[in-house]
Amino acid sequence: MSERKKTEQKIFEAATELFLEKGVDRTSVRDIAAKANINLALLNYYFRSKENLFNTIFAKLMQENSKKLIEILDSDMSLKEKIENYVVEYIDMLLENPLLVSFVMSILHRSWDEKPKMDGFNYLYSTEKFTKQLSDESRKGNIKKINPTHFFVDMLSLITFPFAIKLLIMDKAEINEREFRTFIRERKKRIPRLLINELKIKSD
Amino acid sequence: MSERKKTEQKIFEAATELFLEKGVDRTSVRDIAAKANINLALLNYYFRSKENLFNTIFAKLMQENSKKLIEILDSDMSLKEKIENYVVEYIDMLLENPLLVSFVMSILHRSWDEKPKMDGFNYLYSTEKFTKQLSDESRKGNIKKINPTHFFVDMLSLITFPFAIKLLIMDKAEINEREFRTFIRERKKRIPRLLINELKIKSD
DNA sequence: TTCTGTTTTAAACAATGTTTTAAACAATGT
DNA sequence: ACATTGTTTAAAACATTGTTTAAAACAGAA
Repeated sequence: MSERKKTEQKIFEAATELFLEKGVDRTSVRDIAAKANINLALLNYYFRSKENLFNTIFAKLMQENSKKLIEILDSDMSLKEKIENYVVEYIDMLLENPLLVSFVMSILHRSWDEKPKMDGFNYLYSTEKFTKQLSDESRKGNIKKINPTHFFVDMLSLITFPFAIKLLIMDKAEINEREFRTFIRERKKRIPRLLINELKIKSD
Repeated sequence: MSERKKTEQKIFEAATELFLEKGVDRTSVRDIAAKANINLALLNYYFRSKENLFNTIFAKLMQENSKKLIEILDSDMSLKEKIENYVVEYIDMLLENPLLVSFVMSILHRSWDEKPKMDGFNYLYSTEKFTKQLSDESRKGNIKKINPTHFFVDMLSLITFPFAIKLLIMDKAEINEREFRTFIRERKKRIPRLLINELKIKSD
């Protein structure tokens, strides 16, 4: 069963772990081969190059992890419900994959120009439907006049950034891994409250 | 005058630019030498190694850019004033040095273990005085009971994260460099309002 | 000038990273 | 059994990296 895992998969998994942990640039193909327990040349046999392997992994990671998030944004919930669900779902996803934020941001900084690769980022942002919903509610006067871009950037910042500075937080607040996870979980309630507060206050 | 800039400085400046732009790992010592228009060996003559050059640059960058911020946090202003000033000052600083966020975060992800180097990060976080002020005002009942860590993380997230995803924002919101800067400037008022709102609401 | 220490250069070095080649192997269908 | 397929191995070729060396050019002081 799991004894004889297909080599392609072994490479894929080993590379994913290493890329997330050490970053793409600090991971060598020899590292990957060693971790996957395969011959170096197999990497080129299955994936043409390190770069190509990385592209495959990146696309997969983005798609897998953002599926639920997109669904929420495109669902028929109310604005309030959407925000609450989105925050919780996003945080849960990152709690399972805490290195994702640093990884994505390093890629973002690294290779924006390469357009094809960047499709993966689509998953990370708002959807048309959600943006429209924001504008609509705003126009109807249910909530204060709001700039959807600002709002979504706020939300994204509050959710994801703490993962990027995890080590800094742990160091300064003098908390350990377990306490950090608690700290993050507290944000599931905090962030929606903050955001919805901002929406409620009419007039500017 | 500026014609014959000392080589040490030329190396320093070229390296700083490249490190910020391409990241430390993707910058080779030969790149630096080329950009600085100096011979390769001079790099090792003046700075002992690439690693050492990087440490020097990192320390300098942190110190320079966080001076004003620390001063604000440690001043005698009211909480509200501090928040307003801090946000504006931080954003102005990052507008002048937009690559700093990605840079710092990559370092944070890259080499946390190396304690000595990490002193630079002290500048990036809250100070004791500010944290105490938050707790005090909170205890006096002037503001709602607040968790200083959450509050500071919120503030940091809202200020800095947009710079890290600048390219994503520009792409999705279909704005150019100039409009991005405007977008960021709008946040100078938005972020303090959001934060102070959160403080005002008594009870939990 | 000659001497001294500093600055600059070009080349070499060692280590590591990536890709390619060609041969060995295993499983399968004919 | 043979030939064909896809897979794996070992070795080497190739490229790039950070670092070091050895010697020349230079500047200022004696």
